[in-house]
Amino acid sequence: MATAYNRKKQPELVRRTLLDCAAKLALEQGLAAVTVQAVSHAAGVTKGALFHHFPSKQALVEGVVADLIAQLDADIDAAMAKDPRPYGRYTRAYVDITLHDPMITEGGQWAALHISILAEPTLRRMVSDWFAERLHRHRDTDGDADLEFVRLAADGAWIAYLVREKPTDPVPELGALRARLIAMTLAEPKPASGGDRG
Amino acid sequence: MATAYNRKKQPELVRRTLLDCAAKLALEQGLAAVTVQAVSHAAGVTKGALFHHFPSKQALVEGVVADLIAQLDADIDAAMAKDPRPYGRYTRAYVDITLHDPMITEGGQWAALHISILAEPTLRRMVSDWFAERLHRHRDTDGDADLEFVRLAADGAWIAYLVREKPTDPVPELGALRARLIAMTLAEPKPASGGDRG
DNA sequence: TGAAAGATACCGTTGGGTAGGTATCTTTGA
DNA sequence: TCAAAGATACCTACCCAACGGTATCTTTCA
Repeated sequence: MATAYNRKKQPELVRRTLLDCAAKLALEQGLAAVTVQAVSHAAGVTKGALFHHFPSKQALVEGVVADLIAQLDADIDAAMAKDPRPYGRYTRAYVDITLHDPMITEGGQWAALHISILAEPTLRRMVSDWFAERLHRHRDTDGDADLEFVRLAADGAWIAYLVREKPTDPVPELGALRARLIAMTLAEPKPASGGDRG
Repeated sequence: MATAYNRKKQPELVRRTLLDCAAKLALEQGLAAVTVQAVSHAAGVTKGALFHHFPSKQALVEGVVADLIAQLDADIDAAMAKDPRPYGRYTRAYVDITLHDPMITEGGQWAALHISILAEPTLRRMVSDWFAERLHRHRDTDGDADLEFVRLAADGAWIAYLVREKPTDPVPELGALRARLIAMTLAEPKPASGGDRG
C-alpha cells in the first residue's frame, strides 16, 4: 500500500489538492457532500493529514471560498484593465465575468456552488464583505443607479439559468443578454437618476 | 406530564404545526437546522409522531416547499386579478410580490430561505418546475424579452439584498427599484426585441 | 536529531429511521 | 345505546451509520 506516506512530502501541494478537491466536491455534489473524510479521500490522504493542514472543517471550506473570491477578483481586475472607458468599467467587467459562458453553462455548477455559499451565513458574509469593498472602491465610476440596475440583472440572470429545467442545454439567449447589459453601461451618465423612464 | 399523548388527537393541526415549525426553523437558522428532532420538539411532539405524519424527512421538507410555492402562486394570482392590463401582467405581479417590502426586509429571512431551497437540487427542481409552468402559462402576455429582463432584475434584486452586510437596515431604494421595474413593464410591446437600446 | 507530514485508531454526538408499545378516535352490530 | 373491534394518533426506546475531532504513533526531511 503505497500511500502518501512513502512518496515525497509536498505539503503545499497537498494543501492545494485538499482545497481543490473540496471545491470539486461542492461543485459536483453540493456543499453537503463536503465532509472531511470525502475531501481527504479524494485528495488521496487521510483525515489526519487534513486536520494537520486545516484546524477545522470550517477553516477548510472558508479557504475554498476565499480562493473562489480571489479568482473572481482577479478575473474582474483583468477585464477592467482592458477597458479604456472609466464610466461603468467595474459593472462591465462584472457582467462580462459572471455571465461568461463556461461560468454558467457547465451544468450550472458554478451557479450551484455560488448558491451553496450564499446559503451558509458565515460564507455569505465573506462574499458580502468582498462585494461591499469592491463596490465602495468603484463608487465614483459605478455608483450610478443605472449601473446598479445592470448588475442586479446580471445576478438575476445566472440565478435564472440555475433554475432552468435542463441545466445542460446551450443557453442561446445568454450572449444577447450580456450584450444588452453591456450596452446599457455605455450610456452617458445622467445628472439625476430616478424612476422616470418608460 | 401531559404531552400530546393524552390530549385530544388533532392530526391535521399537528401536521400543520410540523410544517410551520420546519419552515420557521429554516427561516431563522437555515436549512441545516431543520432536523427531525428539532422540528418535532418545536412542534411539541416526538420524532415518532413526525414520522407518523411524514414518511421521511425529505417528504417533510418537500411539504414545506410545496406550501411556500402554493403561497407564492396564490399571491401572484391575487395580484394579477387586480391588473386590468394584459401585457406584462404576470411580470408585474411577479415583481410586485417578490419585491414586496416585508418579503425582503424581515431580516432577509425570506430570501435566505429561498436560497436554501435553491441550494438543494431536489427542492430546486420543484421551484424550477413551478417557474416553467407559470411562465409557459403566460407566454402570450409575458414572453417578451423585455419582460424577461425585468423579471431577471427582480430576481437579482432580492438576492442582492440578501448579500447586503447589515440585513436589518431599511432598504430605501427598494421602492424606487420596484417602481422602475413596474414602469418598464408598461412600455408598449415592440415588434422585435433585440439589444438595440442605449 | 527533531520538527514537520502523514497514518491509525479511537471517541462523543447527532443524524435519520425503525419497532413496538399505549392512548384516543371511529365504526359497527346486537 | 353502547361496548367491543379495528383504525388512527402518538410515544418510548432503540439502532447504526456518519459526522467532526483528538490522541498518538510512524515516516520523512532538513
